Amino acid sequence: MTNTSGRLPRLEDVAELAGVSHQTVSRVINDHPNVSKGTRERVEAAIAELGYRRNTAARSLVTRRSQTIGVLASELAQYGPANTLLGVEQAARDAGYFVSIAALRTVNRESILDAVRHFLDQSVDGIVVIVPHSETLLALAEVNPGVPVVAVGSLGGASVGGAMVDQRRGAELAVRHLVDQGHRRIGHVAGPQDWIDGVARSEGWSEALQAAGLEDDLLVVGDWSAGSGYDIGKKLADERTATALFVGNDQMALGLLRAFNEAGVRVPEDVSVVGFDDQPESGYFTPPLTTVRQDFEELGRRCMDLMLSGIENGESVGTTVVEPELVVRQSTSAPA
Amino acid sequence: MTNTSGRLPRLEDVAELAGVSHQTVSRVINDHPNVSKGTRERVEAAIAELGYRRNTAARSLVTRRSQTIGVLASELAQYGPANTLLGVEQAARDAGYFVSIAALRTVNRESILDAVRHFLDQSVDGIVVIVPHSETLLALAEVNPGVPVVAVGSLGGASVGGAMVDQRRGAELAVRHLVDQGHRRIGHVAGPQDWIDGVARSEGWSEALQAAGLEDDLLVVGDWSAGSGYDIGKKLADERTATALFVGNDQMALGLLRAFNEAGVRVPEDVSVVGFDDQPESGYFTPPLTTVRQDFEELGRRCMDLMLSGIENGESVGTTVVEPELVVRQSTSAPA
DNA sequence: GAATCAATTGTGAGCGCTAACAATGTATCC
DNA sequence: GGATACATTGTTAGCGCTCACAATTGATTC
Repeated sequence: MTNTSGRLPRLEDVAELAGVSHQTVSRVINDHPNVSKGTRERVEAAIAELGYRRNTAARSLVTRRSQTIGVLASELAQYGPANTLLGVEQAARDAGYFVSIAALRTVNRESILDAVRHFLDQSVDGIVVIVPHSETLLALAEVNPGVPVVAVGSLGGASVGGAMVDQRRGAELAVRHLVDQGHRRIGHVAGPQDWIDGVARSEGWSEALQAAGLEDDLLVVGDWSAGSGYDIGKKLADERTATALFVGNDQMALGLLRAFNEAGVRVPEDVSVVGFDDQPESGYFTPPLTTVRQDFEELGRRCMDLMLSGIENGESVGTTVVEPELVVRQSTSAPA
Repeated sequence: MTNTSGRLPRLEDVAELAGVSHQTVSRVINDHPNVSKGTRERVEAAIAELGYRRNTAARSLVTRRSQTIGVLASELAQYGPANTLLGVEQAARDAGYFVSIAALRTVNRESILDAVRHFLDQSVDGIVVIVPHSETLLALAEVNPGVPVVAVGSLGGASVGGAMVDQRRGAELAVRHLVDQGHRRIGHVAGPQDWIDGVARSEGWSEALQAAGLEDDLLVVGDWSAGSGYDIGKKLADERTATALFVGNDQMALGLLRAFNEAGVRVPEDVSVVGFDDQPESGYFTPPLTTVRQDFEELGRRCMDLMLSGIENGESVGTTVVEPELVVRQSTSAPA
C-alpha cells in the first residue's frame, strides 16, 4: 500500500525492488516452474510490499484472452435464470474468470446478435446463454463467435454446448405422482411453446400420460405469469374437466390457486395442482404447492465446467443434464 | 467478414485499405472532429469491409479505462436486487459500458473486500454496490478503490454515492392507509435490522404511528423469507393483538397469509396486511396483497446516471431518491 | 579440467491502440 | 504574394505485459 508515485506499480517496479528481471516476476505471478525458491520468495515479498496487481488489459492484449465469460440472459428477474446466473458466477470466479453480463429485454434474433457482438467487442473467452427461447439456438447458429458457447436449458447444437435440467423427466415425475394417486383426467397448463422449457414440459406431460394409457387432450397455454395462471384458472374453474393439473411453473400455479379459491374450487379436494420450479415461496402458497424442484445453481456450475473444458480443449463443449426432483406438499391428493 | 488472414483485422489493416494512417482511423472510430467527410466515409467503408472491431484490451491499456462497471451484489435471486441489476445493466450498456458482476454468497467485511479487489484487478471504471446490509457502507469506507462507488439502498457516504427508494415514505404510505381505514393497533413484521431496508421500514412505521398518535409497540423481526413470515404468522394468530400488520416485504407477507389461513384468521376481515415491494406475484396471493411498490429498474438506472457523472467529473457522485407508491388490493379493509 | 546438460534468469520484440506532437494542405487576410 | 491561421493528416512513442529466445549458472560426467 505504499503509493509513493502517482501511478500503480507495474511488473518493472516489482522486478527492481526484488532485484530480478521483469520476466522473472512474470514467471512468479504465472506460477511457472523453474523459478528458484529464494527468488520466488523475494519476488512475492516485493509484490506484497508494493501492493502490486497485474494489469489485466496488458495481459489480455498479449495473450488474447480476457479471462472474462459473457453471460447472455433474459428474464433475469425470474427465479430460474437468476439462480443459474449465480451458479455460473460462483464457478467462474472460483476459476479466476470475470463475469460480464448482457440482459435481453426482448428476445429476438437481432437482440441476441447484438449482445453477442457486445461480448465480442469485449473479447470474452466464452459465452453462456441463459435465454430459454427456442429461437436462441437458431440465432446462435448464425454467428460464429469464435469462442465456446454453452446454452443453458438445451442440449446444445453443432458448435454449442448444452446444460439442462431434464424437464421431460420432471414432467414425468409430476404426472406419475398424480396417476399414482388415482387421477385419470390430468390437464396441463403449459408455458409458452416458443420456450424450450415450455415445450419440454408439455411433451413430458404428454408422454407420461400416454405411457399410463391416459388421454393428453386437456392442454391450455399460458405465458408463465401468475396473471395468466389466474385467467386460465378462472376458465378451468367453470369447466371442471380435469381432477388434476400439471402446471408449467410455480407462478402460474399461484395464479391458478388464486382463481380456484375465488371460484370456490378447493385444492386439493376438488382439483390437485402440481407446479414446476420449487421457488422458495412455493411451500407457502395456499395450499402449499407440490412441485418439481430444479437445482439451478448446480446447472450454472455445470455450465461453467463445460465452458472451462471448452476453453481448454478447443471448441466443442459437450452436454450435461441435471436431474429434477419431486417435492410433495398439500396441493395434491387422491381424487374425490 | 472477409477473414483472409488468420487474425482479426486491426487499425493498421483498416488504414491500409482506406489509404490513410492508423491515427486517422482511430480518429474516425473515436468520433474526433477534424476528419474530412470524404476520409471518414472511406474509413468507414474499410471498417465495414473488414468487419473491424476495436480491441478493447489495447484501448484500455493506453486509456486506463476499461469501459466496465462492476456490480457487486448479494441476494441476486430476489426480486429487488435482480431488477436493480437489470436497470443498471440497461443504462450501462446504453452508455457503452460493459457490466461485470460479483455475487456475494455471504455478506461480511472480507467477502466485500474480496469482491472489490476482484473488480480492481479488472480495473473497472466504477462500482455499483447492491448489498442491502448496513455493514456494506462500513466495509466500503475501508477501501479506497480509486473509482466512483454508488451504493444502492443508501444515501451513500463520504466518498460513496447513494441511490435509494424512500423507504420511510413507503412505510408511511402503508401505515397511513391503515390508519385512514380506522386501524388503531398496527403491528409490524420487520426485516432483519442489519439490513438498511429493514431498519428504514421499521423506522418509517414507527414514525408514522407516532405522528398519528398511536402506539408502536407491536414489532416482530423476521428474516425476509416466506418461512419466517409463516412462523411469525403462527404466533400472531394466537395472540391477536393487532388489527392490522405492516410487513417488511411481500414474501414474509405470503408466509403470514399462509399461517393465518391455516389458523382460521381471515384477511382482511380479522386482520389487514400490507406488504412491501409489489412483486409480480403479489396481486395473486390469497387474498391479493396491498403493498408498496418500488421501481427497482428505475433505481438501477438512476444509479448508473450518478455513476456516469461520477466518472466524468471526478469522484463525488451524489445521491438520488426514488419515490415508492402504495398499491391497494384486497388484503386491507376497515377493522371489524 | 573440459564438455555436457538442465535449471534458472535475462533480453528484446511486439500485442493494438491512443496521446502528443509534427507536418502538411488550404483558406484568409493585408 | 507572403504571412497567418486553421483544418486535416501523419509520425513517434509507449501503455504493461508475455512470448521466444539467448545467456548464465551450477551440477554432472568422463
